[in-house]
Amino acid sequence: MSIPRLLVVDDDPEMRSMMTQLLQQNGFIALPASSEQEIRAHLSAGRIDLILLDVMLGDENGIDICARLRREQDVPIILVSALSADHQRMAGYEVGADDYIAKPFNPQLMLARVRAVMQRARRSSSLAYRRRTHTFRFDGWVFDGKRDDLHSPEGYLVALSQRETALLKVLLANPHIPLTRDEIVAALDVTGDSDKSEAQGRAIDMLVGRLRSKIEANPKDPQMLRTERGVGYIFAADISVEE
Amino acid sequence: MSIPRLLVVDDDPEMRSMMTQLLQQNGFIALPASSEQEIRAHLSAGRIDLILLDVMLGDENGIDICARLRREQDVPIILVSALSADHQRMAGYEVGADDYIAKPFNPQLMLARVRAVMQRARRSSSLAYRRRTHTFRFDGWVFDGKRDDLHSPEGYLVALSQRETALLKVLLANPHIPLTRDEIVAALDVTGDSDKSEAQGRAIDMLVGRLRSKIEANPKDPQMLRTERGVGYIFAADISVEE
DNA sequence: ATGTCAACGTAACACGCTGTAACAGAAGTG
DNA sequence: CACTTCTGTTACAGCGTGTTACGTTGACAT
Repeated sequence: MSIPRLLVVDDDPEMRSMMTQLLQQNGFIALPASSEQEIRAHLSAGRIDLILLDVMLGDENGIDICARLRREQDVPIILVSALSADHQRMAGYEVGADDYIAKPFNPQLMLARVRAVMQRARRSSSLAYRRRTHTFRFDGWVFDGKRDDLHSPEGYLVALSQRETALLKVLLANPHIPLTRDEIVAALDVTGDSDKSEAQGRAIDMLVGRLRSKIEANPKDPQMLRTERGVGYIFAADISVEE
Repeated sequence: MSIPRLLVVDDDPEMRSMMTQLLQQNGFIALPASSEQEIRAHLSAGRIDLILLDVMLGDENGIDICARLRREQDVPIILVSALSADHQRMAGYEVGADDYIAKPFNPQLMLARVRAVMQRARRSSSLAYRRRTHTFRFDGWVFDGKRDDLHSPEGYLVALSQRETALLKVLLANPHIPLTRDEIVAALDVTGDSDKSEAQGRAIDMLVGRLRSKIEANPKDPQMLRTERGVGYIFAADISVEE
């Protein structure tokens, strides 16, 4: 892993240089900035591992900037502010900040919190965010998310119905996570009408059974699409994703 | 996405129930625990999304527990403590905690910080959620944690029910440690309803009996799954773990 | 030893959950 | 329209799991 590159955003030059110096002395690369425009320039120019963002930036507002950035990017953000009241902190967390540090702060503690957030981000980002149109492989099967069929380990092409395909996508997007019938219904329901979740009956069970009969070597003893008695279903195969 | 499952670890029953209630009322599943042993039982039995860990736990120490857990697992951990001095906070971050909340805390702010840590962790894919599925060997038996069966010393394949598998995992995670029925119930409990521990009756005894009948050469005189009269059960076989 | 009593093992039972065959609409296709 | 395919419903059988009841075991006091 290369040296972490941090963005220090503060409109007070003295504070800015104090923080960048502190970070540089502790093994980070610290890039100064003082406006949203500069932040965006840095983000598009090169890799940024974490942003230390002051809340009060003259005529700009760190909270709003954070909210906007979060909508577009996954970059870790730590808000820094002299506003330390609980409701102000909560506003920060609400717009997706990873931490909120009150000024004045203990430099060593700030470093520790920076490291903590980066550690968590690094562990998390090790796998790319999973989209449903990618190609999935599991247990010899190949599933191209764009098509309503999949390739068996033996090379046959197995046709799936529309609804079976949708179920498979839900399962592949939530591997190793037990899904209740309600959750599956909600995920399959494109309209958002949650009212009809009552009228589902045993439809999900049937759907699961039919998918099993197509992809399980022995549908009586399913290895991938398993039942969690009293809960729902869980996809228990190792999955790799491409593209 | 299924409901987040949190572990609330505190030795003060009042604080513990306050926190679990608060979390439950806000859409989380909160499982109470009060010792490292209980934490490990929960971790081995089911998915845990985040641990709220008190630092002062009677004779145990949350910092040490956090350090040990971090070495083995990737589960997000938030330390909670009345010790709020900077050097104490830093000790927490140093052992890999994701956040450090001082007691007393603002409930809403705590919720916000829990959400922030989980959000960051959740961008990860299944990796964080994937159960540890080691292969265990004991007394000639081979148990692949991914499957609901195990290989006998003679080479037969013995099928286990899901609940029997869960019990076996709890036992294997706590070898040579006597487990009370309550502890086993807590470890097996997936719902988070800690109230119904009363209504368990003799279910655990039956479960143990059924597992014995499958894996003990002479179920009348169990060698591995032994009874600790007046206490509970203890797994007394030598275990080796792989992978 | 012997009696007492609580803890434990387990057979028998009850109940709810799940798998699936059979059927019935619904929706497309010619 | 006839025909096929997909999808949800119903009914029933089988299985997993908790409860009860009763016999047995073990600890302890006398």
